[in-house]
Amino acid sequence: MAENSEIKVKSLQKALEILNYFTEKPILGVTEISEHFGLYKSTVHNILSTLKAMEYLEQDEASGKYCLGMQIFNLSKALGDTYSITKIAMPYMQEIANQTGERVYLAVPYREEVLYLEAMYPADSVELMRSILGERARMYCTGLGKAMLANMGEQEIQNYLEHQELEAFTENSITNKEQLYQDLVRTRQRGYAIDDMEHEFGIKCIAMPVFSRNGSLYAAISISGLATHFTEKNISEWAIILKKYVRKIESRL
Amino acid sequence: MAENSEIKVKSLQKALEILNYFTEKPILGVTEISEHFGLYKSTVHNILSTLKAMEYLEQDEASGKYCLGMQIFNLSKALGDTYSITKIAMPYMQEIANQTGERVYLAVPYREEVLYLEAMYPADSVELMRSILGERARMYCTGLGKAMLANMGEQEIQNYLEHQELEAFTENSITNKEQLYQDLVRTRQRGYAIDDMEHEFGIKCIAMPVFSRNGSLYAAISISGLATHFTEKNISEWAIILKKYVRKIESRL
DNA sequence: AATGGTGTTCAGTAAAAAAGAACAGGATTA
DNA sequence: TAATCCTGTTCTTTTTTACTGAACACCATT
Repeated sequence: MAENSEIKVKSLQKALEILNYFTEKPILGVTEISEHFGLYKSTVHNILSTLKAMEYLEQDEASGKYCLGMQIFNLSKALGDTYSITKIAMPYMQEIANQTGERVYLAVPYREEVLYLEAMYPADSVELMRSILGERARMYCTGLGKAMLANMGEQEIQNYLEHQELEAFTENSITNKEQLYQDLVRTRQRGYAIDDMEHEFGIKCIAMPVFSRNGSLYAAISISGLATHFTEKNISEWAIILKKYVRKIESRL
Repeated sequence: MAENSEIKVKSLQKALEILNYFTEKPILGVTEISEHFGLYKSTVHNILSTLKAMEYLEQDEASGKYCLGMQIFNLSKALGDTYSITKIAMPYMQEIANQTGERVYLAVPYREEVLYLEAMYPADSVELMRSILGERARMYCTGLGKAMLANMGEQEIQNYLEHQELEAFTENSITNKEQLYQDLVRTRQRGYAIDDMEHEFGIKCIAMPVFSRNGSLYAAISISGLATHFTEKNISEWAIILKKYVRKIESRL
């Protein structure tokens, strides 16, 4: 099968670019959009009208401005069902967060990157919880990524090492391929990955792979927090907690 | 401002209808889509290519089939930020679910309907959790809806009663407008709404409104479960639990 | 080696989207 | 109270482009 992804329907491209603009500004008007894209107001109006009729956008009756509509919900729901692990894992993640007092993250491997699905904070946390769904990170410098990488096939690992540039995010980032490989070997033996401030200075993390029924790598879950919280004692305790809930999640996949 | 929502860009309509079809079937091919819509394969191919280039779809390299892409994540994230209450409420909802052993729902009023945002089950629940985001229900026959309705302006309530047809979902559904109004008065006095198998037979529910900082109705949260679990004692206990966590949520909105 | 199934390509032609100005209505200002 | 300046919307002509329809390339099964 050929892998071609050209733009062949220009009016569609235009409409989607306009739709994408709503991810930056939630409320937009015809004039603002036409100025931003250098399009005629009538053109923009036609596109917005159609998007509205298809319920991809809604229009405020008073101001005439547009915002994202309900059909986006339906699409995201359909996409979310692909990652049903989120729904299964959430209550367990909350438990882990409560028991450890740290943040808990869920992510899946996606095109050699870490794709975050969900984050859970301790119940008493006063932090603002903004959605992490869709965020991405490198594999080699995050606990989640290393937990995934370590449990992929040897061929995939070699492939990754070959063409992944190991850029330093902090002074602790692993930038040497042999060193990274050794870390992955240890990660696999240990059963969980350790991110020792490799992605963000002052933040440590332990991460465990989640396997699907057939034994293949499916996701990873991490406990992440201030480096000072990561004592020897805590790490070993948390690893046990993590293992316990990962098992529960795996049994329901 | 005029309220017009005609289809004016037909190629866009076609593309969005195709995109919507992915909410029914997560994986689709050119042939299947062209047969379903009665379009030429080349037409479908052009649209799919463009959607793929814009990352609204992804293509499996092996099979050539298409599925929803990452850009949907970004859109849903932008839409989700509009309803940030979900993120705030989730850990509390989990707590309520754990403490009561019942399911907990979060919804907002949307165009005189109940728009579900999130559901939480007890941590030990073995039920499959499928996403409820985007589901809708009538206001007059659900606990959530009655909790909302009771706390809207008198004018809005009268308006609702005037043109909402009270269709019976179960034999307990309220189909009389005067009766519904009295129920709303009692709901407001009581501080929470009771759904006595009015939407689904055998399922009861108590629901409490969530107010925003300025005192206006913002959402509602409900505890829902088998009718047999809803003893006098449980209801009064659960109402206290609900109130406690609704207060916490309101303080963080 | 032949068949039936994909997804993809490419021509001409028919259809529709864009240009560009004019319109309608509300809000602000004189 | 009237003029101005914003909106979003409408309309017709022209130009663009998306659709038709068949042929192609590829893979898997027969």
